[in-house]
Amino acid sequence: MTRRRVTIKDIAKIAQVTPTTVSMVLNNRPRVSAETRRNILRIAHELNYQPDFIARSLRQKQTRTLGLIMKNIADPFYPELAYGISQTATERGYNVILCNVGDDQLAKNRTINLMRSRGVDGIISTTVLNDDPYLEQLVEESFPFVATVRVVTKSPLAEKIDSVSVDNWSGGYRAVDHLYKLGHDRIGIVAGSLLASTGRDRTAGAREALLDRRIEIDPELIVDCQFNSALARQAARRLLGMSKPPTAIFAQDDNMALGVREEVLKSGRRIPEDLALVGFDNIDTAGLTGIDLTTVNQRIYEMGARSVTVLLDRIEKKTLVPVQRIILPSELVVRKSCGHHPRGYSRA
Amino acid sequence: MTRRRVTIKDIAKIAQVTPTTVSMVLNNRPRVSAETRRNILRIAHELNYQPDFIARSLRQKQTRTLGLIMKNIADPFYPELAYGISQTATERGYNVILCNVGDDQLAKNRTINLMRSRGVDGIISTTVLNDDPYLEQLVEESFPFVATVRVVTKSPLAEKIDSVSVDNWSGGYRAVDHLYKLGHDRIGIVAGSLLASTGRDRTAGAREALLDRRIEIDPELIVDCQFNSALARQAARRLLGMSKPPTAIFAQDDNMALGVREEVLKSGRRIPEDLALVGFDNIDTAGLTGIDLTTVNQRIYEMGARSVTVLLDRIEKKTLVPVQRIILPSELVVRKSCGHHPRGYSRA
DNA sequence: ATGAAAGCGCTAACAC
DNA sequence: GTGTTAGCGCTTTCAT
Repeated sequence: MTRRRVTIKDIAKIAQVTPTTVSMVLNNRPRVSAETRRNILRIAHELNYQPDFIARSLRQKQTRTLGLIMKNIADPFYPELAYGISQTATERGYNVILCNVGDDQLAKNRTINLMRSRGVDGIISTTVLNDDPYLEQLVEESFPFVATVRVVTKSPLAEKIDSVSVDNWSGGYRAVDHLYKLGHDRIGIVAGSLLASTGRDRTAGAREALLDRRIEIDPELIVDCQFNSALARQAARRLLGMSKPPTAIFAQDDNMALGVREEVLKSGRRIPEDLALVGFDNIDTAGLTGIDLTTVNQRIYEMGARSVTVLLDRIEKKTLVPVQRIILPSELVVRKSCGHHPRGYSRA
Repeated sequence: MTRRRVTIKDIAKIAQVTPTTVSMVLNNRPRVSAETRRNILRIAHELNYQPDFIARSLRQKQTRTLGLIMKNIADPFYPELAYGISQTATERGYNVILCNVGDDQLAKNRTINLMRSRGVDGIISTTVLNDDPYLEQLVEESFPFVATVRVVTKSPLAEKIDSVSVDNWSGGYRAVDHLYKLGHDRIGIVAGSLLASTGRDRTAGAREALLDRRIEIDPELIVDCQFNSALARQAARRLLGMSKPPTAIFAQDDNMALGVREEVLKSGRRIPEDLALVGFDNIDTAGLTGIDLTTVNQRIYEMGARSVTVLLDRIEKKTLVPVQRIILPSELVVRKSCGHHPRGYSRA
């Protein structure tokens, strides 16, 4: 019934050679006679031999497996990222172990350890925070690790950790500047967590835009709420309930923007006539007719793909390659959720 | 620099015992004196010992890893499923290797083999087709495997393969019956692949509803197009261009429905006034204001979670447990995309 | 061009 | 209670 799988020993016996020779053939090593090689290959094929990666891994100290740590694959930003990562890894002969850790800091630490116990060759994480305790050790051991989406911004660690992210600062700037040019002076910001580099940078960019335009920054208008739709809706309710509510809102990701949108519509306001809305990410839903969300585009698949190539550079070339900190461009995608001025922008 | 990781040998040496004893302690085996135990635990902790899963796996012939094969994690139906699977697996102490295989039959076969080579304890696949060549062997070797979403329907294999799916037939029936009751007689069906059990069952249910209502089935109105948004849009164009176009369309998943929706709106028609639309899945986007897609709900997270428990039953109890073929209920979620009759349904 | 021997880190069967 | 021995399947010197 549960017949033992065929091993190189079995092949060796039949081919009348040693396991060593079989191993060499199966690994395309030279210095084996063409005939022996052909013979062994034939037998392996006949027996439907499948190599045992576990045994090989134990010996070689590498598993051709990558760990992927993310907040929540069900959050609409991440599937495309995971797809880019998974596809690129597959192309390069690696597999991916997926773990969701939510916002649980302990789970994050545990997962890092677990993955290392499992011998992953490297880790990609989208949940890095500046003060994450495991980072120091990872760097010290020069364990292959890339921070993507969220990155480390604090020296001296920042300079030592490979990363791939988008230009969040410019994205935030563009989003708010767009609103300004359309005539808005009271702009609400539904901000992602300030603990995350994404939230910090998008907010910083947004503030700078305000500053450049000499618009006073009303702290009441900036509400921190993690990258979370439910909290975003709560924030929207608060903003809409103000005595002098904003005429425009920048929500720092599309998922939050969609939550804000629901609250705005529920309050009887129209978008964009009564309130302009900008998001961030450009997930597919943003482009649907009737949603038409103006947003900041990220090349999500590419971010995933690049994360893998950066990680594999590190894994395969080790310390020979300098730290890579890739920042992909962000760009504003104008749809209808902010309205538009008949003669283009109302302000230059 | 690249300091060797600490092993049970290191601990054994310091504790003046053998690796065996250390192993027993670390695995909470009895028959070790309390003192030795405490001592070993202390040392392990001090050295920050991390077990090597690879070595353990080689020995025990189990990896506590599950393989997950899906079409495409970026397709909006799958993230929630993957989430349910990943979370449940984690809770039970398993990790998940994720692979996307698209519609590439060869990739599917290769992935199965690869995962088995990697020693996964079991596999969950959402891409099973009746004639998949690997199924026979999996069953014969009683390798733990569960088909989810799409299942095997052909005897005698069907009875031998664990599966978790939704009641697609009833879902299809309900979708079309709903349209009938609202007064529609010409109902277009944008069908998922007939190779997949989902597509077959949803179509069969839909046809039965038509039959029950004595509505003639116009084959022109049923167009097969895989579960794919681009093809769905193409199908929609075809249906809308007919000399006698349908007044309602049942698209067999929400992603397709959203594609159809775009085409319908682009053609200048309104939903639901000019054309009623029903989807399937109830992904988050379907519920957004302005989309308001009437659809058939699936408990996606639960489907993922159940897939794992079924698989683990098989892995941990082997042949002692009978084949489980779980079918979760589907239910119609009525929103606005089909309109409604002022006095409820116009037909009973 | 092939083989012998050792060992990756861990666990399991069996002694004592 | 603890140790001895063996071995999972593979790769890697080092011989020959």
